[in-house]
Amino acid sequence: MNDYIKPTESELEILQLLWEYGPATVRQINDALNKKRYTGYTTTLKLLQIMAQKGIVVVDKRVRTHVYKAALQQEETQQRLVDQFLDAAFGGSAKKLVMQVLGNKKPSKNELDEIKSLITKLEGNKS
Amino acid sequence: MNDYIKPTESELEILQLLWEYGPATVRQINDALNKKRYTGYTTTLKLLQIMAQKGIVVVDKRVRTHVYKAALQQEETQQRLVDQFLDAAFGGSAKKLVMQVLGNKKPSKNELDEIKSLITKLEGNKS
DNA sequence: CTTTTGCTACGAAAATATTCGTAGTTTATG
DNA sequence: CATAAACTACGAATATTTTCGTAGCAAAAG
Repeated sequence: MNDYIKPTESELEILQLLWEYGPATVRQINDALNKKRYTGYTTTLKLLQIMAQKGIVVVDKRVRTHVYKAALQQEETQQRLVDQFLDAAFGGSAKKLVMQVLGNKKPSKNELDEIKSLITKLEGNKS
Repeated sequence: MNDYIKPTESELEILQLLWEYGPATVRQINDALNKKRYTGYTTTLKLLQIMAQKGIVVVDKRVRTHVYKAALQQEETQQRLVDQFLDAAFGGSAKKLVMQVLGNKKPSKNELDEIKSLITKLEGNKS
């Protein structure tokens, strides 16, 4: 029923910036992108225009220097992406993914504790 | 230095089948793919040929009906994919990814326990 | 032996995603 | 006012990925 929008990699890169820093102009986004690797200004502009058309971002045109902001919810979008990724790379096994990430990314003790207490809470609804 | 091979989505789909079921012929792979959605036989064949060229699979041509097998290690490949995905979708935060997955995929109690004990073990090396 | 079936090779079309140049405006600068 | 700087719009070139048709063999069936 719901036909989901799947951002491409480049689109996701921009989306993350918007989630993290809030609404921004093309210039700001392009500058941020350029910290990683060069991207032409008009390339970024075009991408944003396409994203606006797809409904991934909304654009405020009241001022000449347009301001773009994310139109997709961060959590919800990440959830969908994880689901897809889980299928694509781990055959759907959440456990494998989690253990792989924990084993290799070595989160801090605090983070591990947070995760552990989430698990305990989840188990509460099961025993 | 190491220039990694990044399988495309379709390639990954095939790779997973090979990891799960071991070496297989084009016919077998194509049949498996078709359980999800239709894919032409020659499409699958071509994909495998490309994958072989990229070094993602190796092909045994000694018999007329060629047999393909994964050339990439599952764990190692998944590790790289997770790293990339983490950056692309979660700004690199392993904790967020893990909590998101646990919260929404609801692993079984057994799985949760396994994860918890992994965490405990990891914390052992930190306190 | 002849026909049918199944398989590989491979070019190329189609679909998708990314990049960029150019034109036309508006705004700032001197 | 004239020129330069900063933007947007947008077509179109590139690059990448996916799909498929056709040709040519080999082997199985009749």
